[in-house]
Amino acid sequence: MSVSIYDVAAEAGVSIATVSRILNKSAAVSPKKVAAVQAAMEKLHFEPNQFARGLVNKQANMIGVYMLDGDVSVFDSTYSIELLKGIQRVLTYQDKCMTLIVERPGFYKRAGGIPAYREYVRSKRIDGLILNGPLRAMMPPEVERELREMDFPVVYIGRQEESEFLNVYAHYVEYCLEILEHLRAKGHTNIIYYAISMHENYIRQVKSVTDTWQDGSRICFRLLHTGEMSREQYKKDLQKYVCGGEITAVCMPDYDQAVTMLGVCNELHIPVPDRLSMVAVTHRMDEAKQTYPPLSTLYVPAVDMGASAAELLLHRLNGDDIPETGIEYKPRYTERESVKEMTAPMTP
Amino acid sequence: MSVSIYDVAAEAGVSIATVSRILNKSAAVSPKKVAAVQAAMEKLHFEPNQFARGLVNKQANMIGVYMLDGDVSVFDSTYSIELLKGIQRVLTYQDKCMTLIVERPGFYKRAGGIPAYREYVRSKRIDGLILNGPLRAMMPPEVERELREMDFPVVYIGRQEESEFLNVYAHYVEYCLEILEHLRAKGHTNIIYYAISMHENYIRQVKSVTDTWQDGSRICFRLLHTGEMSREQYKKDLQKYVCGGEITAVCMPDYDQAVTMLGVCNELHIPVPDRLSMVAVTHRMDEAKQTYPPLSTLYVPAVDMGASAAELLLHRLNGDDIPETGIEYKPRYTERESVKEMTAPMTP
DNA sequence: TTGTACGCGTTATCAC
DNA sequence: GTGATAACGCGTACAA
Repeated sequence: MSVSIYDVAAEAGVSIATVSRILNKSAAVSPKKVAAVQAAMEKLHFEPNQFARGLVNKQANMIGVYMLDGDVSVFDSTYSIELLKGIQRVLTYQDKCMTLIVERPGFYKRAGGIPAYREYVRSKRIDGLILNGPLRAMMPPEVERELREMDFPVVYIGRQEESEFLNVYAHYVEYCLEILEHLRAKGHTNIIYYAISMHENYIRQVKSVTDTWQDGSRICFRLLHTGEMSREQYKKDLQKYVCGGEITAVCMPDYDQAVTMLGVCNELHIPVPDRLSMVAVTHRMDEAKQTYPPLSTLYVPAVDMGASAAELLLHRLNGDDIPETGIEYKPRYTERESVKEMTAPMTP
Repeated sequence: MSVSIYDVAAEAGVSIATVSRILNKSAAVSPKKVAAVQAAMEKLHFEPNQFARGLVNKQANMIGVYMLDGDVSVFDSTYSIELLKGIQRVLTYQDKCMTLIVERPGFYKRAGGIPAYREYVRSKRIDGLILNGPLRAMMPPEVERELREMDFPVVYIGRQEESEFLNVYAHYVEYCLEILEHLRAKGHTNIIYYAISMHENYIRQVKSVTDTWQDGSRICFRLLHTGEMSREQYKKDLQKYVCGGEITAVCMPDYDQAVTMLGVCNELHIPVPDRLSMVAVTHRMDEAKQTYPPLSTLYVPAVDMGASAAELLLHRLNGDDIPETGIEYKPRYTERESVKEMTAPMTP
């Protein structure tokens, strides 16, 4: 049924040690035997059994990627998807493969706070782990201790707060402020800033900074709870605040939401950018060029972050020197036509 | 270092056989020993080694999902992403996990046409396989023969043509025609139909049907090659055909492209649907409600297709009876505001 | 250069 | 109900 190293050895008329040596190039073997063994391997469709190999080598050639299915599915967020794309790209070029470990919502209640990846780690199914999400929620202290004791390779994607794993991150708070300052520089002082509810904590930090601004700016932060029909919310907000004459600019948390907002503007005959300027966060390079008008964006290079995370992990696995334990990515602001310079103060 | 069944047995003062029995509930064990062993397992953080287990059981609890990175990345296509979402959802609820096997473009030249999943199959890394993409390109005859000889569980997502794997599919050709017939019923006879280049073969089949229509319909099929700036193409097409007065309706291959097209319409002051009706294929439930105007869509339930594929595979693995070897999904057409009934023939 | 024999951590089949 | 012990397929020290 299943073909083993014994079958190959028998077919080629050598011992299993010789076959193994050829397989792993672990020692010199006479050319004739090499040829014979390779022929036998071809003929029998031999491929070393990964279980037997793993049992000896203690490595799975597999890395785990752990994410949370929260109010949004992992596959509903362009950020997560771009991360996965980057990770996948790097791993495909090495001969590692990746298993996606997705935690269902509310796991901390169900499983006593034990994240699903722990089983993978303990049972040696993965050699390393990439985490994305709220670190403290994803890793209770006891699990963290266990990982440290084993010296298990972990890369965390996100801002590292208490722990000291390898990590890759972009300063969310900083780039929120960057957007707002760009708008301020263009004379926009009344702004609505939409954010997804997951970022509530960050938004609080942003607000604590903008509250200190003394130029009369009024930034209205609005949290988007998924599942709600955001279009309806936008419509109400625009009717109230923009048609009311105060707001001159709006920030959207991603490309899809920006598109929706553009649609609402269109519906309400609010010209962009003449009556309302718009900026969006985006995770896919250049997608913002597809809209009309093309969107000014803050591009967060999630693909690159994912790729970096995977590279960092692979270096760690190879035992390479790792000069930097954390890599910061700076989002890039690109000015396009959706933002207008305010020359004179708006009068309703 | 690593804790094995021997350690647990020693700690609990029993033999490894007893530990194994408790682990797998494979025989009755006295309650006292059960308690002692469970305590020992807790204390030592024991988790059975998957390699040793797999070596004996010959199963990996892992299923492979194979896709092609063509001109578009797997993660750039909402169709693929929704498939993955569905597969993931099902597998997460069982205790199977999934590894994503992505083939880089041009593999058939590089590797002599041997798809990457073959190694996973031969080395017993996966118990089953889900395939999505052009079947003949993804599976040369020799590989197919090998899979059949092993009786390896495979589910193919897509229209099955020559082979007889389990499969899940939606008739692409049929639903193209469905869209066109909906438009025809509303009096649209001059239509541009955009499709992604991957679907070229299907489009040919669609065309061979529409060519037989005797009502003077003129359907212009345009292939979208990714990497091109589709927005520019749309702009030219609209200026030429719509402003020229012939075309009254347009079909878009997905939500993103529809959004782009809506932007172009907006830019060129072509009102939708008054001057141009629009229909889009979509893979995410309800996303088309977010645009303005809300899009009439043909919803292809890719999540459900992915979920079905995973379920089919799990049934196959469990040895359940499988009544139907193929499951057809029917896309659902939803009329929204982006299509207008043509009352009188357009006069330029 | 080559082959033998043992260990890796399980499960399963025996005797007891 | 329980405990030895033989597979499972591979890598490798050691002997030849």
